[in-house]
Amino acid sequence: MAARPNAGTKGVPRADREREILRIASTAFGTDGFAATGVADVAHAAGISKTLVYSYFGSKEGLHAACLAEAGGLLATEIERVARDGSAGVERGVRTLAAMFAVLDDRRHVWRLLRDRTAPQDGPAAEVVAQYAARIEALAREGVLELLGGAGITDDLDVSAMVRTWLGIVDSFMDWWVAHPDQDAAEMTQRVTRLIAALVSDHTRRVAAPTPREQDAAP
Amino acid sequence: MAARPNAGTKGVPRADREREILRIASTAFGTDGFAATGVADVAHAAGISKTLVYSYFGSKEGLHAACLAEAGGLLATEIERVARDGSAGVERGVRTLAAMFAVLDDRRHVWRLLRDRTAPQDGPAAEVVAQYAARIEALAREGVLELLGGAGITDDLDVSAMVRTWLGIVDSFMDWWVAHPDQDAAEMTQRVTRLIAALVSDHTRRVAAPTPREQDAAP
DNA sequence: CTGCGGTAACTTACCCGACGGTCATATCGC
DNA sequence: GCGATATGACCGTCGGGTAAGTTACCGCAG
Repeated sequence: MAARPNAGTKGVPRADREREILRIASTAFGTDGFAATGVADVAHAAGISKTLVYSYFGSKEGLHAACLAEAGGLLATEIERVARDGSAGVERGVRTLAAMFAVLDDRRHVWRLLRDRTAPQDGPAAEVVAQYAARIEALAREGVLELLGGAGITDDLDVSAMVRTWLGIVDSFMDWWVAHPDQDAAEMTQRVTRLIAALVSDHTRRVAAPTPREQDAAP
Repeated sequence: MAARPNAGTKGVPRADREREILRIASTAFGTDGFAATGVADVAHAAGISKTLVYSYFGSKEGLHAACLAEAGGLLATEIERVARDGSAGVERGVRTLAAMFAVLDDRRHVWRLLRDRTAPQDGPAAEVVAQYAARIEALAREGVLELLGGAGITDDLDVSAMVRTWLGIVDSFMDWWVAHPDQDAAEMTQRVTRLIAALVSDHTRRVAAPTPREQDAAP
């Protein structure tokens, strides 16, 4: 459709076209994962030839790195902003989620870009993502330390497990949001606030250690 | 080593060999994901040829389906057992986690088998996994309904988001466990109990809705 | 016991489609 | 005409899947 063969689409400035490719590639990488996304697919979706993508970004990894740099900068900046506003504990978590919903309302797939297990574990792109992931995780750790410190927990392993869990909670809400496109950022914020409040004040029972009998299960 | 060329390893009964292949394949699928796992890799790890794997399981999907059937049966059975013991709310969640730690102590990768996004979304194997995933999710929903019901929340979307979140929490603990092989099931159970107790009784502040200013962020 | 054919287990060597990546060529603005 | 921009056609590799051949075991006739 767009792009009759060799029409010479020079009218479109290169920078704009790069941004569009980046947007499409981010969506694809974030939706299907790095491994399952083909450069040809991205090019086709952008109405452009595969070769042109390579001339812009050098390689599949280069394209991926560009997407990650954009996504990582966006998210890390925003999370750092919330970190400075002085909230703490569970409230800080909710505020962080709210900020991310606001920023990602029209690019919900972006969160998954930084947490894609199919992405290569080394190479230049991996270093980019590792850097941003480290920043984000450091902020998460900060929040978790406050939260657990209030409960008298300072053990390193406890903290690292809780950080992992917090990131998993964010993952889950993002996944749910992607699966419910009609929900806007404000609705999500309210929902998350409501749910976390309900979780924090469990009305059912006290938490008790499970019976030791739980250990000898397994048929 | 084993298997000098065409040594005729008939001494090993077929059923045992199938079980061994299944064990190795489960580890591989659970660790690297369906897409990133090659049949040749599995065969090599089992000390046999790729063709033999095909003669046993028909296809890569067939092998995958066999792994999933085993894993799904194990997990669904165990979760259902806990569901019948009468606990509720957060306590039921902790008990479920404890049971899963006990069952999966020496096969920690198995949980990820059922939650692999790189697995094909249709085909016979997908139906197997969908069935078990549905059973597990139904039980999770049951628990979430109790928990949220106690807080006066019955909205369907709230429930579905909370189910997703709970599964994400399980994912996170399992991931952390895989990354910390020295931790045994009993230690994990204690840790999870401690962490969830800390989360549920937040000592820092009340949860409050974030300021509306949070909405107009994004540089 | 020995030789022999049948069969099940197993492997080597190959096919083929998909995908990352490259090159010669064609078009457009100036 | 020239340089920048863009492309269709092509290559190498990798991985799922298959065909044909090889080995080992078993029952049995002599």
